[in-house]
Amino acid sequence: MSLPHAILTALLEKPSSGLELTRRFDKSIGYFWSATHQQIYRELGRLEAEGSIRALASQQPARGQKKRYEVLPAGRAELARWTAASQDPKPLRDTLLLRLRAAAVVGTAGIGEDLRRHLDLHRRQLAEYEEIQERDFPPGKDAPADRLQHLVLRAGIDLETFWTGWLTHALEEFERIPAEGSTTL
Amino acid sequence: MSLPHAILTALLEKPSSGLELTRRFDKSIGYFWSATHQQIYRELGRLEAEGSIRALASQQPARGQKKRYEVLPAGRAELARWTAASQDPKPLRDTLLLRLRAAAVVGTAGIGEDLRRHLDLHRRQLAEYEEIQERDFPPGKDAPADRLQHLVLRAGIDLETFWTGWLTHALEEFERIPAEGSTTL
DNA sequence: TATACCATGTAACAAGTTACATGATTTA
DNA sequence: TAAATCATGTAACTTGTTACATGGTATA
Repeated sequence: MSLPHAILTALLEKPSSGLELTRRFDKSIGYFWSATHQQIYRELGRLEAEGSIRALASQQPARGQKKRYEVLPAGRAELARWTAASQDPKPLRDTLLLRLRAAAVVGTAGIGEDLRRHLDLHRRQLAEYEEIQERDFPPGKDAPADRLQHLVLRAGIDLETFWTGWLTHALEEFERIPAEGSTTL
Repeated sequence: MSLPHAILTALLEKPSSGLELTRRFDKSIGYFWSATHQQIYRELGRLEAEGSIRALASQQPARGQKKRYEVLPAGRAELARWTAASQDPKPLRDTLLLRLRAAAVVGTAGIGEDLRRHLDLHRRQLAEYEEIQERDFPPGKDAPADRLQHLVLRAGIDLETFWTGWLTHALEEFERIPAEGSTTL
């Protein structure tokens, strides 16, 4: 039950059409809550039906016509309620770790390469975050309103730092391990 | 498409019944791939139907009777194929970060408490992992077969270390921020 | 006037969640 | 023998994914 709230947040930051939201879910909010355009349109329909948002009255709702939405008071209230409510952290779900565990049984063939590929991807993501930090949060002048945004960005940076560190360590280990053969226990 | 492979891995490590698997998915494998008993029974049914696993012939398949499964060659082959195949890392999805972003718009009421609660939970998880490390991987004598298991555990430790660090930092920030009021932009 | 792209959708499916049902075994 | 618990399931629902459809607008 997070996608509607992600959309409400995005729309409060800036009223948008479905496609504009889709674009924003490819970066920005999408860095920690991604969604496809199909999900977004389905959810926009629901939110409009329940009275949380409405289409701005400018354009008529024809197919292929841009429709821009804004948040109604009910939507804002629901978002505030959800934000304040306590939630448990979701348990980790990571395929790469699962594959390593499987590799201990069926052999490590192919995984080393993929570790290197992941390391590269995480390095790129880290670089992207650091660029954003330099651009949007130059040292010394954090406006208090930006503190929360910066905090979120730092989570991203720290997380990618963890991954690059761990993957580097993992690759070192791999060079020391008996290697590719099927360690069929 | 990871649950079947998680189950195959668990069954290769040790043939088990549905409930035994459910227990193991609450710890061990469950630390990075959790599943409920409903998911597990459904998946066991599929895996058996497609010939990847079979019930050990000891007990007859009555309801409420323990049924223990083992992996067939087809299942092992499929697991090896999946393990070797390259996969993209899944984009991050985190509710807490989303809530912080929402809080920048609708106010930070209630979030501070939950940050503290999460910090506590992550500290406990970290302590649990470190206990396992001391027990199962005492320094100095890593058998090469255990290296992969240890690597996975270390990912868990590093990840929880990241969370506790970031949450501590976040709480410090929160004490400096204008506080609970609705920063309604 | 084709062709590409913009914008909004539909449909079918897969995976995960929540609530409940039922038979067998232990134990009070 | 009643209650609790073990063990295996069913059903309904929500969320996320993949593939495709359709109308409008720009441009070669």
